[in-house]
Amino acid sequence: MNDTNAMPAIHTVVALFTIRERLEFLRLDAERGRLPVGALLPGEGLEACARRALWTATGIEDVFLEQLYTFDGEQAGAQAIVAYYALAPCERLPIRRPGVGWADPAEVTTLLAEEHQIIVQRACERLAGKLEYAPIAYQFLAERFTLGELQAVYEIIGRQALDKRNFRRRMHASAHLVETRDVRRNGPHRPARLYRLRDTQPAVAG
Amino acid sequence: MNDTNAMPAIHTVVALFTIRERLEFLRLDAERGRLPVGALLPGEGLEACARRALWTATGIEDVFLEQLYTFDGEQAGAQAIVAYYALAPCERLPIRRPGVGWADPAEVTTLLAEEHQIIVQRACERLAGKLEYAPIAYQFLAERFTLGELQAVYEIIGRQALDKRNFRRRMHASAHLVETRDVRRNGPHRPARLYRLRDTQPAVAG
DNA sequence: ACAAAAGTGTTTTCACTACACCCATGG
DNA sequence: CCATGGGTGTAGTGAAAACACTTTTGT
Repeated sequence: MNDTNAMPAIHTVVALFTIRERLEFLRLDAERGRLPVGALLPGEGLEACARRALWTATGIEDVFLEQLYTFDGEQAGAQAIVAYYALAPCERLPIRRPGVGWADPAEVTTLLAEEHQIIVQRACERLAGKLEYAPIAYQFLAERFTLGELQAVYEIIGRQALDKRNFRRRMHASAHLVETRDVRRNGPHRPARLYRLRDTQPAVAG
Repeated sequence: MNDTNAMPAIHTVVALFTIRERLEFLRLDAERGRLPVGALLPGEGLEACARRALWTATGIEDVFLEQLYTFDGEQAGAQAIVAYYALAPCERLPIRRPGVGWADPAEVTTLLAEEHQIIVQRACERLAGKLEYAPIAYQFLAERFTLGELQAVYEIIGRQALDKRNFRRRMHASAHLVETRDVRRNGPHRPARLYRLRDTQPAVAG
């Protein structure tokens, strides 16, 4: 795995995000802190490589995954680094491995190797931008969710508080929501109606 | 340049667009029709490789260039294909080479090898999308231009006619325009005021 | 009873649309 | 003088913003 013949490989890197109170990304403790990386195998697709990288590091499967950007690979000893971002609700992420944990994107400069900082930053920007026109917020929620939960996702990714009534009007108008018959009782307050995402294809890569 | 050791290389592909009456892309006659392709050299950056590919095929330099998407490279005999799109005003493109010409994006299916069709299509979509929030239209114009020319670019990329007065209001409000003192006399009608792009960085990759 | 989140309408504001005429020039 | 594209303002409409109270529950 070194100087056989110039730089041999393409790497994929994955920034996995979830929301637990705040937006967090998955970080490996190694060195200064790193994102999961995979080396492309012969015959392997890029996205498959990214999923494998994530699975190898964490055991996580079946997350929403989208290409972010492709970087020069010099400093990492590769020809190119294809970066992805992944989204998943925190309940689906049973991370109980040493050296794997969550971190705050605002602290990438102290928590992450330099080459990987830009990936987390750009992913956050992309997320905030896409929030407006693509149904990515639902990727952070379970199959059924309340409007309060959905609003929290929008507020956290968009980094600003939203008006509850305007938000609900907007969501109902968006035609992504399907109301279910059930409610969730969750504490000392009125139960919340549960919704699910209308089952058209949730997003298109690109 | 063949089977020494599995698939050795990363390729870059460039779809160069310009506007001459219509939106057109640069096409090489070879085979069914191809886009300029470059193989990444050791130590070379991806964007540099894309620029070199374009330069080698056409002699064109110094165009606006932005990454589009990275594809699996199997069918092209590469590990990955990093696609770029480039924009330039047609005056700056002195193409007088055999086997190099312009083509209509609407006819990619007949004019272009299958692997390259998707690149032109996605680039067109990205262009139409970015038009709304990024100052890419100016990349098709000379340094100084008229509002009529600018509107034509918007109409061609956005594929719809626009109201002249609303368009001008919108552009003036956008703060990208700087009015110059000069006008252009161009035919049997009133001369048109010339504008230039306000000199902040024109766009950010991503 | 009270604390805590769920749920609900109306008014205002602002950006976008539609729309028609005069201006300056070259031939 | 006429054909051609350059240039201008106003009224209407629809989407988003601002804003406060009642409902239902667990403790």
